[in-house]
Amino acid sequence: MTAESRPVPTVRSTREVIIEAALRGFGEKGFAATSVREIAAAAGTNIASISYHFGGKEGLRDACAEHIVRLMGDALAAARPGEPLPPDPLAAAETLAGLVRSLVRFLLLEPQGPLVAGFMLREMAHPSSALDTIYEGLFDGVHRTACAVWATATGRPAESEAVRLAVFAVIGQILYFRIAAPVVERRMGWPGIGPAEAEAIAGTVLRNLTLRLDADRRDVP
Amino acid sequence: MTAESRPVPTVRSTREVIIEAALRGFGEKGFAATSVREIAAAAGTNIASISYHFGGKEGLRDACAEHIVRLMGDALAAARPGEPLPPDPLAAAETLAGLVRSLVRFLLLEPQGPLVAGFMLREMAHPSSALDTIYEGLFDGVHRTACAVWATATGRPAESEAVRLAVFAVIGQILYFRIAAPVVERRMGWPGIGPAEAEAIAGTVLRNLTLRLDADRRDVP
DNA sequence: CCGATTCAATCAAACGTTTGATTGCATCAT
DNA sequence: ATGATGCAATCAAACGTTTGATTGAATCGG
Repeated sequence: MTAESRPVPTVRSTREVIIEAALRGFGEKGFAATSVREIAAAAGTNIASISYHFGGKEGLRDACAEHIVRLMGDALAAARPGEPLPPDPLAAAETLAGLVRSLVRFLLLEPQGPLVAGFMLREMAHPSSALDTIYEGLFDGVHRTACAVWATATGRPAESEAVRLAVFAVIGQILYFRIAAPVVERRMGWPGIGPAEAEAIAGTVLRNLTLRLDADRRDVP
Repeated sequence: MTAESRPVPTVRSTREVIIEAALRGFGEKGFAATSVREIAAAAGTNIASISYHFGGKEGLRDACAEHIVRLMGDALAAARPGEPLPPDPLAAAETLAGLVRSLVRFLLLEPQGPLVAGFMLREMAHPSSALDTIYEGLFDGVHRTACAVWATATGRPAESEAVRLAVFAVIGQILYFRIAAPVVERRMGWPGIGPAEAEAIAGTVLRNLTLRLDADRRDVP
């Protein structure tokens, strides 16, 4: 037996395992509907571990928020524009399209996508301190960047009301397709959301985006 | 296993008061986070009334779903096209715009809007029998009608994948603006969502809709 | 050995539901 | 008319269960 070195990635700390189990519970069923006993059992540890590591159930929720910021930040990192921002409208439009594609891929195809979306939407509907973490650590930055790129793509002021709302509308479409997946699948006759279905959804969102960018660029500001 | 019968329509029945109190709780904080004691207290009645009238907490959730179907059905009734459907692309586009305006008004301006949106989104994220009620009693019909009108507006087949997804995308934008209101308000610097803010949101959604309809009509099918 | 973790056991509080009694009306037979 | 009967509705109280949190001992790794 060749002695392989300790598979570090496989050895996850109890902390990590608990966070992942918690995100699964919170994302699928919600914070109140998921008990610490469930989480501890799913993580293969004792319920006291949660108080020990996170100070309580609420602390665990905050840790989940930080975990989400890390997860989604990584998922979007490749698609986020570096400095300087894309110089011309065409490059800017393509950058935005890349962001949309990354977001669709993460939310609709990654196994953690629905959990992250569920957690975030529930936080938005009933904010706690975890929402601040997500907003300040992720959402605000992504939205501001997208607005700046949108400005290059259309020639409109990045922080204008119309641009900020237009970016929200794009994000909203994607998040909605994930959250409302049960209804979408039912109406579409889909057995679930796989690569083909995600492609179709991305197609609709991207078409809406492209049409809006072109029109905003053409019309008089 | 009891209480499928209707206990007589009085002027201000306890039943009604309980349903409204429950929708407030479920819509704001979620099903699990809202106790029957809270609901009973808010409705000014005894906790046993809930088991008596609805057979339990889950029965009350189903009753809330029926209530929502009624509420939203009424809100959309005026904007839904009669028979025959609008004959030409322009009239059809205007019908869709009217539906969007009605939905925005209801979800963003009516006091029950956020509650209904919260309830529906939570059901979509974690379906129960209440989702079936909403889907079959409201969503399916509205979506099919919108697809048919979209077909007239663009000349594309009503039940094609692209049309169905496009209609979902429009609905998604509106629902998202309501659900994510705390985040939207924060980023927009809004103190809340009143008529002026709703108008701005409707403007963005309607612009996306109009651009998509025009393009779909012009492009080769 | 010792600090860092994990554990079984336990706690008070809150949970949804059930119970038995009571009320206010109708609908009776007389 | 009247007292008796049935029924829908509401109530306070208690049910057994589950909740999040805490304790002190056991275990582990360096």
